[in-house]
Parts: sequence; structure tokens; C-alpha cells
Amino acid sequence: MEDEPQITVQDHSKPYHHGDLWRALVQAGIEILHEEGVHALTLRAVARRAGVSHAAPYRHFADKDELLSAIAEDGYQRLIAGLEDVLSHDYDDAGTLLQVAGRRYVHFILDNPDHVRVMFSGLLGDYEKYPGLENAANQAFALLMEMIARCQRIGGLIPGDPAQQGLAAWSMVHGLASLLMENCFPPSMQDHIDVDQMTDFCVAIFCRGLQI
Amino acid sequence: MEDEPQITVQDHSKPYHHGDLWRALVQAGIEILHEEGVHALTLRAVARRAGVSHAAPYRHFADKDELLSAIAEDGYQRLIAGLEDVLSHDYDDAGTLLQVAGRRYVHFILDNPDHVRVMFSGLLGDYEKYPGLENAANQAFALLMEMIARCQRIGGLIPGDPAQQGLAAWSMVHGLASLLMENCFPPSMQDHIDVDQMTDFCVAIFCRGLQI
DNA sequence: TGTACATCAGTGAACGCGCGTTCACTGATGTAC
DNA sequence: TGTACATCAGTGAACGCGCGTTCACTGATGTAC
Repeated sequence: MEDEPQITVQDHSKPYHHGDLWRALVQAGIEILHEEGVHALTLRAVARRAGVSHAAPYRHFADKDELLSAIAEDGYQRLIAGLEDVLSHDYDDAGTLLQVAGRRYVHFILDNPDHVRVMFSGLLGDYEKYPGLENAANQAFALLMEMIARCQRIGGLIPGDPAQQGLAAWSMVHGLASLLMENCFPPSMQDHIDVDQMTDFCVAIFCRGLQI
Repeated sequence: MEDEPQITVQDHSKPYHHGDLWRALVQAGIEILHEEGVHALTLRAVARRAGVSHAAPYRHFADKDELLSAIAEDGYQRLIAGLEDVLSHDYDDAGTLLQVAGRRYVHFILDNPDHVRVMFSGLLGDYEKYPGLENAANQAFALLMEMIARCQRIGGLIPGDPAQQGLAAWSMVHGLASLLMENCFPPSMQDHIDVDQMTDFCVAIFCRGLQI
């Protein structure tokens, strides 16, 4: 066994081949988003954080937008996981189900503002160019519709197109979360808002507006 | 009267002193937002479009953010004008009043996506630095609350804190407009959405959710 | 009415910066024989 | 088991670019006398 002695110190900390640089770059991008915000998200910064030369990312991504789409897709995957988790429970009350889901969505946005900015900001106009991203987005919306359909089934929402009702539900919580995230409410008010309570209020309006 | 003869041809098209460069720069910025989007909005491009050297803006704005805040404030002024117009009519039905206001808000956003991005994107975190902007934002929200209060007065909405109900109303239409603007709905769906109908649907949910 | 002067709006060259992307290369890996 | 070679991940220098901002300046304006 002559493998260990050949490895020098520098090899140990920095093997030439990274192993899973693709994943590391996406992860680095997400970390930058959390720590420094979307304006700091450059290809060079991502490479720097991943401990690799600034040309290395081009082995894994055609250009910057492809990295952004991978980051956006990761965001959708987290959203999907959250939705699936909510759907894995058996709520017998539509109001409670939607309240839980609403709170999770709002917290997801407030906890990952810059990650969300990448997901929901224009880039997605070129959906077709990034099939993985489009898939994830479709999957997330399908889960939302499933949730609405379940609410209808247990008699909590009036019958109707789950897509339309889903759009409305998403709009409600997305609007609230966005306005909170971007500090759009009057400063005198912003600090005194109880996020969960306000979310519950909005979800309750939605439920009452569509209850049988 | 020896004024006219002294003016040379070049003076006629390009007087040294602009007159109202401040306004012209803000206007140029808005035009760039409409024609090329937020990524093209640089101080140099704004100066170029206003027909002035790239250092000239510094006579009127301390830095780029100050220009951005002026552009954002202009957006709020348009919003305020729209709200005031809606409020100037006498609707005897809360549903109709909110429907008209909702449609106007959604169209405002869809017609001015990049202008809106400047208004609602992070910059506003430093509200205190831009009192004019803060004022306009406060004024817009005050009008929203007035609208809600009027709906309560004519018996269309249950009694309650107009601020809280206003937050919810704003969230609903803002979420819908944002998601439409950013192309967030599944591609198969996005093109088939009737914006006005969808807006009416959302507003109706809100009204029914808060009706007496 | 004419002149001197302070004011300040706009100019144009220059600064340093970091970006995205390209390119010829180097070094590690794994496979065919 | 050993060797030659194709593959391709990662390197580092270089490119052109446009940005925000500064600075010494120039030229127009209006006011005091």
C-alpha cells in the first residue's frame, strides 16, 4: 500500500480535482447570497469562495446565467420539500393546513431574501433555456394545486379551478412576504408587525373568501 | 433688444445651462427603465440620454442612490395620483371600488415593471436617508387606508384596523402583480391568464373574506 | 447703462475597480493493450 | 502488472468593458456698485 506517502501536504488540502465542484459552486453562490446579498453574487466571487480559480466554473456552467438558474432551482427544491412536508400531514381542517403552509412560505422568503430574489427576478423569463428550473417550478406549483384540491375535498374551500385558487393563494402570501422583505410598509409600521399574526390574518381572509 | 442675434446655432440646441437638469435626469432614468430595463440604469447612461457629460449629474445628486430614490419617489407620486383619482369617485359599493383600485394597481405594475423594481427593491431599507421618498410612501399608504376606511363606512368591509386590512389588500394585489410581472407562474399557464379577470377574482376573495 | 466679480452648472480627462469571458497551458485520472 | 495515451478538470494571464467618482477647468449668469 503505497498510496498515503505519496500525498503531499498541499495535495491533502487542495486536490487538483475537486470531486464535486458543480455542487460546491452552487453552494458557494447560496452562501454569498445569504452573507452579502445578490449584488455580491459574481462568478469570480463564487469561484473564490469555492477555493478555485475564476475560470474553473466554466468547466461546469456555460455562463453566469446557468449558475443563477441552478441556484434558483435549488430554491425551488427547498420550496418543494417544504410543501411536501406540509402535505405529508393529515389536517382535517383546511384553515389550519393553509395557515401552516402560509407561515412556512412567508418564513422561507424572509429567511432567504436574496436567494428568493434570484428565483423571482426576471431571469426566469428565459424559462425554456433551463429545463431543470422549469421542472422544479412546475412541480412546486403542482403541489400547491394538490394542496388546494385537498382543501376542497375536505370541504374547506368551494369547488373551482385549483389553478385559479392556487394562483390567488400564492399571490396573497407572496405579496405579504415580498412587501415585508423589501421594507415597503411605512417605517412606523414595519417594526410593529407580528409576521405570524399578519400571515394568519391574510390566510384567514383567503379561506373566508373561498369558504363554502 | 440685442438678445436673439447673440445666440449661435450650437447655443440654440445645446445651451450651456440646461435649465432643469435635475428633472431631465430623472426623466431620462425612467425612460431607460422602460426601454432597456433596470440593468441598463447607470449614471453614465442617464447623463448620456440627457445629453450631458457623465459628471454633470453630480451637480444635482450626491450619488447614484440619490437618483434612484428620486426615480422611486416619482413612481410613488404616480401611484398616489392613481389612488386619488379612484378616491375622487363616489362608489356606493365597496366591491366595485376595490376592483377598480386593484385593476389599476396591477396594471401600474405590469406597465412599469422596471420602474417598480426600483421602487420595491431593497434601496428602501435606507428610508431615512431619503425623506422625500419616505413621505411619498407614507402618503400612498395613507390613501390606501382611507380607501379601506371608506369601504368600512359604506358597509362593505367589517370594522377593524384599516392599516391591517390595508396591508392585506395590498399584499393580495401586489403578490398577483409581482408574480405576473416576473413570469413566475408556470409557462403553460402564464399566457392564458386573463389579467383583469384574475385580478377581479383576487379582489373578490378579499372582499368576501372581510365582508360583514 | 456699464463693469467687476462671485457663483455655480456643466466639461472632459483621469482614477481604480471588478466584472465576464477566452485561451493556451498543466496536471490528474482512467482505460486499452 | 505495467505502460501509452486520450480525456478533461482546473490554472493563471490576458482581453475589453463600463462603471462610479474625483478634479481642475471653463463658461454662463446675475448681482452690486
